Amino acid sequence: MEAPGESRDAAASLRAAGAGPGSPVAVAWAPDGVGLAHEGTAVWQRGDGVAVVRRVLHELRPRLTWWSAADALPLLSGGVRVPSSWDVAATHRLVAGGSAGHPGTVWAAARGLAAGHLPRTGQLDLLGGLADGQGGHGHDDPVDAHDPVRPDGYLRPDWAETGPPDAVAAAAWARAALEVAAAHRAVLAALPDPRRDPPAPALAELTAWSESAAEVLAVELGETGLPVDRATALALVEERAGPRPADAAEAAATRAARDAEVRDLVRGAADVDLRNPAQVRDLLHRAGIDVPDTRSWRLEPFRTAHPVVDALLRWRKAERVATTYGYAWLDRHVGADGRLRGTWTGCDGAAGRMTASAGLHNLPAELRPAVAAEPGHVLVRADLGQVEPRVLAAVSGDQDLAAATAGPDLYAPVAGRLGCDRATAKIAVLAAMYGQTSGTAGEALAGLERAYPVAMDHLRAADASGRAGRHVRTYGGRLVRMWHLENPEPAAVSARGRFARNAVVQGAAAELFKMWAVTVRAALPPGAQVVLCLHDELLVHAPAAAADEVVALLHECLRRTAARWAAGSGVRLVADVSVVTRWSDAKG
DNA sequence: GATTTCACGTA
DNA sequence: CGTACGTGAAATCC
Repeated sequence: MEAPGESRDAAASLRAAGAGPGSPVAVAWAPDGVGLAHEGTAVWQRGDGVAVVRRVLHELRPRLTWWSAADALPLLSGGVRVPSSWDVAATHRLVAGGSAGHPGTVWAAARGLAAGHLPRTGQLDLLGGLADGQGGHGHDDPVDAHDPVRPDGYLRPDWAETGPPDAVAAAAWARAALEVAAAHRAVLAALPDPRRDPPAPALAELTAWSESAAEVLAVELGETGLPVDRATALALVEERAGPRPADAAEAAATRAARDAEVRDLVRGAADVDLRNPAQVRDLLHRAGIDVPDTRSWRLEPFRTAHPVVDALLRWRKAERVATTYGYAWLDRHVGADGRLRGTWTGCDGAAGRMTASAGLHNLPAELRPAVAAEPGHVLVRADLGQVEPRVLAAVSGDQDLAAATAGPDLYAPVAGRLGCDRATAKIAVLAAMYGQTSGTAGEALAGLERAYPVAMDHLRAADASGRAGRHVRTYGGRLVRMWHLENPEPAAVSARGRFARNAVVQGAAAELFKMWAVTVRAALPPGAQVVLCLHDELLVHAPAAAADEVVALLHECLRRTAARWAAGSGVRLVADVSVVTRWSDAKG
């Protein structure tokens, strides 16, 4: 491997090395410049790294590779249109499962090195030497100050922690990312394509591209934020939690008044701490209500038994807003520009859904009127209709279930086939996908087995795999790991079965959704941005004049995504799209 | 001070 | 009709 070379024109150097349209070029940033790599060639250039990459993109039209989508941030901030990219961390999560993404972990996994021996920062001197020239403590292997790999094969932890120290190191760092990407491609290429009629590229590779783009979208969502009408938000909070307290004493008084509405309904309950479940249970007991715990679904049937139950449940709702979604929450997460910002991940540790902090994914419906388009703009809200049963039809290859996706409502034809009503059919399908433990879907469930044996076998196979502790792979190739059970009690074994059964459906649905979302993102007109991803729902903030265009785009992007993702399955995927001013205006 | 339990919001 | 996630408060464990 050649040492990285300095370049005055990185684009020309990369072109000389064979880079061109669509070819992989890795990027790594350093404080003093940028490193770039194509195949075995690594170059570095000092100065404005963003300008260098902008020029490389313009002249070569390559596909970028990076250790993680955090490397997209300088480009996004610099207003550079980020093209399709390959995210080494995201692809690691796809091929290996889990939520890891640190370069050291990813490198070790790709090289087959034991994760238990991963070096940490500060240990480098024990294993061969330091970059600053302090000795090797008797070891024979000299450590190249610009080699990202240590003599023992692991990646140097100091660079992984803080990034390469300079542009020379960044070039080698970029080349190392390319090496991992090549290893991942080989793993993905060996996975079978589950589609009946697979067009190129193979589904697992397509998924890797999509997941990579989803990571960029996650970074972008964290920057963009969700538009919030602060006045409405404050009004909604005030209705539920009272006026904003001026000081701690006032806050305590408001709280005490709220507590009193519940305590006053039961004799001798003046000192009960309503935030303490054990004390609440005692209070209910004094009111003649005996419950094993105080969860709201358990208390619901007792709403009419004693007024304290209704008061308590209403208190809980108000308390939720006051503590979790109150003034402190608005102060912490809504910026001066009226954008609610949280931290996004492109995939969680389990089946691969996106996650978001700052309450973005669990905002109570009653606060949704506060999510509003800015002046001159609209919110285009779109969600995938009945996505999980449609996904089940696609991933299992069940032609009869696929036939049921032809219309807008999948459950009607299923009910016809089963000879039951629609509501029963819906419960049966959901019970099959999620592995019911209670309730009475019995007869309809047996009907499903007869009518759609291919889909039901697919679910049963996943369930059996989970019970046995064998990992499963989703349709797009994501490894979903099963955990070891010290003492495999039946309850734990069947919980693992339900987890696996759910993961193959939920995980595939997440892959489909992300592919749709990133296709939409790449096609949006100027001024329009994706502002929220919610598992099967997309929210786009767009100039009012572009509303119709965005609506058409959401449908068209789903058509294009389905043509690749569900090629040959005969499954129809549908989106419900509406143009609104406030999120709450859309039907849910 | 860190971890666990309970509770509850979203899909 | 089950899974997943993030959150806050109180209890629990050092």
